[in-house]
Amino acid sequence: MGSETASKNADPSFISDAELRRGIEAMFFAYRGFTADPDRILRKHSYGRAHHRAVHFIKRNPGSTVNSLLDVLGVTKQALNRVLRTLIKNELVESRIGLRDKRERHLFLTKTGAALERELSDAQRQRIRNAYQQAGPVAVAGFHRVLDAVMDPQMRCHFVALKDTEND
Amino acid sequence: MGSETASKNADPSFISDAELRRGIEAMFFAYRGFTADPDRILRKHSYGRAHHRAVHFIKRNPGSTVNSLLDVLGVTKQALNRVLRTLIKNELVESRIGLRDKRERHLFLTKTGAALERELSDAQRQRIRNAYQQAGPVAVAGFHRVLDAVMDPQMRCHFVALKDTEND
DNA sequence: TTGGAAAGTCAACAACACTGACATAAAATA
DNA sequence: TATTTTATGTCAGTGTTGTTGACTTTCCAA
Repeated sequence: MGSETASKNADPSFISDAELRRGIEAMFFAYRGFTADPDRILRKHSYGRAHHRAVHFIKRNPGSTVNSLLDVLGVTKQALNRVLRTLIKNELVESRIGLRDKRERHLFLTKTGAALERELSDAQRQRIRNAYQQAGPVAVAGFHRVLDAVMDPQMRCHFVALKDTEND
Repeated sequence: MGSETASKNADPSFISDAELRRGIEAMFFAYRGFTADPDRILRKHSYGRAHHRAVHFIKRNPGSTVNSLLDVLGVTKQALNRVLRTLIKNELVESRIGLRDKRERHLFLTKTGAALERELSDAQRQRIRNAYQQAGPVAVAGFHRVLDAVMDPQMRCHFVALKDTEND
């Protein structure tokens, strides 16, 4: 790549705009692929991405309150409520009044809800699994390092709250 | 940490569901960060993400036709047309009738359009630049390997068609 | 000349986000 | 106890972005 000038190459931390643009477009196209399989499944069931996200995080953290879900998803309560109302009405999600604090509603997946979540995450995991296998473990580590740095710090706290009991 | 069984660890290509879920959530949170800065700028100008995408790809490929933009963006012509109409009306984009084929419209950014594009991409590049510097070049290479594998093949052709010679 | 591709337009609709206002119940606190 | 705050839910209105379907105009090419 002889397109870089000597002065630019002199700085080892220099990152060209072209490289950054490549990264930006990679994110754009990859995110489309990332959501493509779940989107297809959701259409079958007449749900949308918002339902997927709700179901995903309820599965990850069963019994979480509406407020904590709100924090993770980063939407307004009205937006989340519309989605939750449908999921509860269709008996995919169960809302239990808190024992300690009766204002809180604790959210759980029903059997049906868990089945949909599995269908969605199976498809999405399959794509990521293939990508990880193609790219290899070193690339996966790098992938995580970059995505971690791209996140907003507040999002990162939700993210690192993940169970790390797995080994990389 | 010890959560994997001996049989699982025996297969070097094994990837745990927990690790895949980590990747899925990393994509979700990172994409939110990725779009956060442009979204803020777009709000100031009363535009949306769709305008950003149109302006981005017109900047990347000046003179591209509506159809080629349609391919890259993966939306319907009606959805793109609504956005383009606004951009043309507000004189951010110029639509020139094709010389060879007069049905085609070739799209260019005006001075104002280029200014908005620069404002948007400067912000987005800054975030990616920071992330790249934090993560380091090896991580960046891995990041690209994984994103490449996550994309749909059709998207990948748009992506690899990038000019790597440019540096501004 | 006729078929079909490229582009644009109109209408209707849906998903998903937002704001603002308001209601209810329960916890926390003054 | 009285008041405030918190958690949740709901209603109404609005905006962006996407979709289908139907239709027109323009114009290249067989």
